[in-house]
Amino acid sequence: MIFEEQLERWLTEAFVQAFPGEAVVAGRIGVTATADERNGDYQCNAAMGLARLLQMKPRDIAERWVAAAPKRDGIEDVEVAGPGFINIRLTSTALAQWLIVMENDSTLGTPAVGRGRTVVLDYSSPNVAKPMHIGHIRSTVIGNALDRLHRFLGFRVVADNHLGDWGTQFGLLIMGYRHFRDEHRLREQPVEELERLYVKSYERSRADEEWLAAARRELVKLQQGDAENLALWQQFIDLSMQSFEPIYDRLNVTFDLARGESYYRDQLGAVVQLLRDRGLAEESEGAQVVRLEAEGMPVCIVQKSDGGYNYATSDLATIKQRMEEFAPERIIYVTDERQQLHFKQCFTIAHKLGWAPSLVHVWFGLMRLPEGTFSTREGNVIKLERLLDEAEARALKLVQTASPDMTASDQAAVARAVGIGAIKYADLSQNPQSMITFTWDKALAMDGNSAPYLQYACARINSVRDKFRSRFPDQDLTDCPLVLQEAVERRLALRLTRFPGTIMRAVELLRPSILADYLYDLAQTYSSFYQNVPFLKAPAGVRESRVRLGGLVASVLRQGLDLLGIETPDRI
RNA sequence: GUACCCAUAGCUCAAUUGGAUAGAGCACCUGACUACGGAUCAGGAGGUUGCAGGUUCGACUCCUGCUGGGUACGCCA
Repeated sequence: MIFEEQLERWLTEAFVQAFPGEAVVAGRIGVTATADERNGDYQCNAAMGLARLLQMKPRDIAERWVAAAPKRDGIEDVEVAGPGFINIRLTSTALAQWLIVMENDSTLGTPAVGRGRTVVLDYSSPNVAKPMHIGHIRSTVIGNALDRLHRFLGFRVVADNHLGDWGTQFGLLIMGYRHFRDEHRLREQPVEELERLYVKSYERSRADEEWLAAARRELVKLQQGDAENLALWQQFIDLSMQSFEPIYDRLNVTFDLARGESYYRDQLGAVVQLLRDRGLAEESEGAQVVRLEAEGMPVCIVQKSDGGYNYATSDLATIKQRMEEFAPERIIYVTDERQQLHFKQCFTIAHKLGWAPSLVHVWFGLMRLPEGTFSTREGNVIKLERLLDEAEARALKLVQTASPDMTASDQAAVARAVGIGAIKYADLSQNPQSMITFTWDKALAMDGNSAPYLQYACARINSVRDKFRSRFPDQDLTDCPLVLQEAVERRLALRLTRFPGTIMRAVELLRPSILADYLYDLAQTYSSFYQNVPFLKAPAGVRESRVRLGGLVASVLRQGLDLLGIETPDRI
């Protein structure tokens, strides 16, 4: 049970004491961290919400409530304030005890609430035959953080890269490949060449109906299993995967599965049949559609009039397969906002079919350039590879000036962690549901609220720790009590205790930014601590306590950054 | 036309899902001791939360109507 839950249980007991007949509401009593430390450490706002139910003034409820509270170790002070806030101040001893619990726990006090539960995470999902560009980074980075957060809570996670590897574009691509390919370019930059071939073929198809018809024929051949086209298609996939791998590698992202849409292609007919059998799908203008007017949505086409299948069908087949194979309680999709309607339709149909998993779409706003939308046609696409290169190059310059004595290979490793971390953090530290205008300076910020700020805080802690060890080699810190005397020490301890609750909230709301905000706040508090009190020159006792506290901050920062997919080098 | 999303300091974003005096970073202005890493810290200035109503003890948050921007909407994925 985490710290907040202990307080909630205590308040609930008190409430039952004070209002014996009203136990019904006891489940809804929660505490939150105070925004302003003058109001204590935690606050409970339940009294105001209960005023109507209890027919009493909130202030009176709170006072009676507090008066009935049983004695409890660890609580310094409880008081009623304002309209009926209950403010709780903890003793330093209680904070210190909880810190020691965290210190001795491999998950820093976070309970394994996900044990025995399964979630499927569908994220990244780039299209075959197109290079990954900056528009792909958000799904990849947010999805991966959700993946890590769930695993940390003990969930079994099935991370699936649902590649766009099937569909009508392959007819055009095959035509482009046959007629326009440049062998040299194909060897040097295969995916860029494939994209060029597709674009060229697409443009030709708009002016040349015969070309378009030929592309359709190639697509039909592919779908019917024509050996030659199948081999070409497989080659496109292989080339694309080879180009994605180094990027995933640099981003430190791994999947359990990479099942593209093609994986489900033999199940699509059965899905449409199922929808017909259940009376959900019907014929309309030669196509099979599911009507969703009653749900306030437009119709969803599940089979085209030419017999081909759509995206919705594919996603339904995917849900079915995942249910049967993994029995997840939840499937989470991380994509951009344009797919909101699509998923709403899919989820609605899945529910109509009685499918059990909770289906959640975590969406994020599109990325744009200051000059407007980017598009392949206009050639203003920024490739992901270039973004990562640029980030590492900028970080390397910083490392070289800050740590000139480091070996070149260490500098490169640190630059990688700092540069990639900066990019990931830029995406993870904000609520994703707004459009992002990409600028180099924003994506690669290395000061203020940024990953390097957090990494820097860790490096300073490590440095203090090492100096302490060399000066006091025999001192075992775990034997030294934590003393939380200074206001900033207490503040820091309080922040630390909030780690488990923060993780749980981030997972509950599927928002890694909650964790990022917390880590930044913690690092800021630490930096203030670091800058304003002495460590190694402090008196014995206080000195050990401070170094030990710093160690715990480092553990939390390192763990938290790891959950965001960001590395923490020992020095930067 | 219909639906969904967004709008907070000059800029980029927070605000514990209805809580206390709306907080950070960037940029700007002042300061910081050989001491442990200045990628930092202490402070200053910067706000009618797009507009108008409503709901209640209490609204950036919920409801209604506007304005401006984005996205999607029967044979793409």
